[in-house]
Amino acid sequence: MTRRFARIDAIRAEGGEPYPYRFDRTHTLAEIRAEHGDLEPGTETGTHVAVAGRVLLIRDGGKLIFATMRDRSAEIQLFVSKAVVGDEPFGEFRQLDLGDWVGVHGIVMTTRKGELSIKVDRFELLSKAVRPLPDKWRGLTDTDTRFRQRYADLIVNEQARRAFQIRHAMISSFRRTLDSHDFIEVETPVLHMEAGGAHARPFVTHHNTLDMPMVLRIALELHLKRLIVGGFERVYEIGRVFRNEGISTRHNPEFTMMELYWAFGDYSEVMAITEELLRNAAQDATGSMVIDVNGTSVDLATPFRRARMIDLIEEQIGVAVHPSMPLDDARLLADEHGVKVNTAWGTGKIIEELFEATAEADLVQPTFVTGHPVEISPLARVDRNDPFLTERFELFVGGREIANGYSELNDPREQRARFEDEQSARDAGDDEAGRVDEDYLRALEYGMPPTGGLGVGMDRVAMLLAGTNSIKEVILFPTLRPEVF
RNA sequence: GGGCUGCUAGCUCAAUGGCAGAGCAUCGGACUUUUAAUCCGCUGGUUCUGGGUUCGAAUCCCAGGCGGCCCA
Repeated sequence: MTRRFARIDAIRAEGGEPYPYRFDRTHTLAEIRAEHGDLEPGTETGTHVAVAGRVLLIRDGGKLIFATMRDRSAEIQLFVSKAVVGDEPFGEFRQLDLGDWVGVHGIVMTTRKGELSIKVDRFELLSKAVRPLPDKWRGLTDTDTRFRQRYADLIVNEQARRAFQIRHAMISSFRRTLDSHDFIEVETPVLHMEAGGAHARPFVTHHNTLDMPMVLRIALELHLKRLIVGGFERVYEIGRVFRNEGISTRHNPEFTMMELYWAFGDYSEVMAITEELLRNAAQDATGSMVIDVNGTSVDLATPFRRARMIDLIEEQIGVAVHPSMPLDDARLLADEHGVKVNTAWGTGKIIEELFEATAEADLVQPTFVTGHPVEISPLARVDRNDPFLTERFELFVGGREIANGYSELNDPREQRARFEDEQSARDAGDDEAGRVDEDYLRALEYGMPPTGGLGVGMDRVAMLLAGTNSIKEVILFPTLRPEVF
């Protein structure tokens, strides 16, 4: 770096500017490729262009230099001839370092070998890179460095750039699909008085002027359903939620949820739109509805399987389970299958744990798991055919939970009773359990129409479409321990 | 939280307990059609940190830091 700083001083001493204010380009590199991609080898066009990008490779041939430049759209080769640019500028080009940003003027041409190039007649340094790039061939593989220095990762790793393009295309696709169904997008508070809508520990913060504790939201649900009460009918939000839990390949403390609420429908409409959202997203982000999940081909165009949680467990363990069964029987089954039971758990919670232990990992092909026990679903409506179950589903793909939805509970008195059960669990020591949200109950008392709701873990979908097993690969700046400098 | 595992030059990686090395990058030189250009030459180290064992530690032991994988 010392040498490069010295180079900056030298440029300034000669009256140059290593960090100029702007550069006006005429084309992106992709535009040049689109317009001239089919030139015969050895062609020189009369097309004069101005392009800008980062220099990634330099092949110095004495009086002729080839350099590879990249902008956000594509890469192109620069053809820099001493005879064309002149002796002094040629010498300056030679002083460029890998990583420098340059703007060049020249004509579009192809070399004898047919490589599309810009024959440079003028160039200017746009920004001097003083820190060397990682290895030009092997790149940057150390995961710690890749996530801490995402900028360097994005410079050298095509796969990293691709993952975030897929993520962008997926989110954009979700918005298009929802727009086509006349949903409106809203933004609700991130700072909450109470953490509700999910079973999780919140981040706690403090508002100075009001001198009171606040929490970061753990879900979007309760505010969006207030809007259904308000008459919005179809509403969604794509937003960051925060859960004060462990960090793993599948969990980041802050992650992105999409939640939608659809009045006059129930969980069947919501399952249908879940399939549609995923199909469109796969098509828009990857160009195909067939995705690869750890070597297994998954065709999202095939209607997703639907199966009740209790039936999936029975398939695995050969014994029928139901939330109405005696608690001791449920505990015995849990013990047989290596599930450690907390004494505060009821049968419903044990069934969920049994499901996770025995059935979840096998759900590689898209599967809507339905009929969650009431105990673990405080905001979902009871199944119209079984009072112990709810009209709820979770979508699993590749053994991972992707989405969660249900027919929304809209009876204010039943909701109050469910909240009170949560509060009891909380008082009994479950610090992930919710509390009674009086304002939400007041909203329900004004009347919420029959409604279906959905929550999608957007990072999980991005992982699926990008073909990665770590959530850090689809979050630009994942949460890490502080670096020691 | 537990088990396993990794941390060596800017990057990617070597090195039976016995002189800390290679490739790329950097630096100097040659080259007007290269494609990770090629060729010649030179630099570059708190081996994550702190202890310990040893005549001698990148290597073995202990503690800590930061990752990864698996499990909870």
